[in-house]
Amino acid sequence: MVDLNSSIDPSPLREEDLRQGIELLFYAYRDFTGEPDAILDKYDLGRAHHRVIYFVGRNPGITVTELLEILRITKQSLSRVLGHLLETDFISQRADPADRRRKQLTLSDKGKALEHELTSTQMERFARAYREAGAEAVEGFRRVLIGIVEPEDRARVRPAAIRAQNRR
Amino acid sequence: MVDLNSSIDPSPLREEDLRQGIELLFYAYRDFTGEPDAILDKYDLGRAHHRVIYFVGRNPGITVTELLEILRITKQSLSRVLGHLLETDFISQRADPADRRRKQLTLSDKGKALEHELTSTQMERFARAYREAGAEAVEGFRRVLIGIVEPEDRARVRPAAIRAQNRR
DNA sequence: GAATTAAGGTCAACCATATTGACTTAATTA
DNA sequence: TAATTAAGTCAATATGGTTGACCTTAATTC
Repeated sequence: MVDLNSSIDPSPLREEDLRQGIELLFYAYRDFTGEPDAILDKYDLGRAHHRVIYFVGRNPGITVTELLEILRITKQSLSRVLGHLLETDFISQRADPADRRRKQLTLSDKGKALEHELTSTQMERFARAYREAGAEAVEGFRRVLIGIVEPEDRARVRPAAIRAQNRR
Repeated sequence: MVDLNSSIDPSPLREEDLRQGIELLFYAYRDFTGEPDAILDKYDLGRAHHRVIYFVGRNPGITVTELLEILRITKQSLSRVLGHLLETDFISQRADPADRRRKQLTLSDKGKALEHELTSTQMERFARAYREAGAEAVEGFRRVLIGIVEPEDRARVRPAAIRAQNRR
């Protein structure tokens, strides 16, 4: 248990600062999902589709099980969303030659185009924020948010070079 | 439009770094809501109730309209959640004496206790992350996330002292 | 080779949280 | 007094999640 109200602590983690973090995360997430949501409407897709498209695009050949671990939802819930993306040819699947039970998911060209349309709004938002805050602030942002993520998932969010080492 | 692929730019905002930001926000938000969700289950409440309890606790006397602006949901959607919290005495309301159309919302003692139970798990998560990352990193975290939030809502997330000035 | 395990899929029922749209009431403001 | 504002309500609908039961196919283990 952390002492949240000490007025003696020389370098106190004040409750106010902690609540500010909570609120920043709430507002940032709210606004960061707003623009993609509007685009998704045009395609009759929802935020859940965006998440699938994003992580398949980011991890070409990812399997259903791996996707479920990232999204932390049930297979049945993923099934409707992924099924629709397969039917509408945003995503393609093929059996893993090394283990034919596994299906490797990839974005089609159509899927890549949508992924780019969706993600570029979010990347532009981050680009502005990074530019205005400066490189040092970006490093701090990373350090704090990595600390918020559960330790066992921290490796997922490392830069691509490091991620490749940890892969399978 | 930001140039995301320049290999000439001397200080490039690489796509990889921007995607890392996107993913950090996704994973951090996912994990940051996990613990409260488990507690809420015990009370037969959901994440929507948590948000209402949090922001009423944080802004005692807040009105329905102000709450809607923060949450960015519709009145009808708030109604069920808030109605239930009023029925079960987590939240109390009283008419604003200066404008009796407005209803000022506050947490009951029961509501305060639940707010604390829920929020303390999130504050502990932030306290650990802040402590491990260091004060400078925390400042960077703040600067970047404030830049992600829509400009018109940035004032909402300033420390209490500044917030009080901007109030009404 | 048979049994077990793993990956994926499916059906069904259900629930939480959100939406749009139309309408009402009460109180304040012009 | 008329218009506006704050809040509430009814109804229909959509989305994205859940639990639980069950099936097929392929790989692994005994």
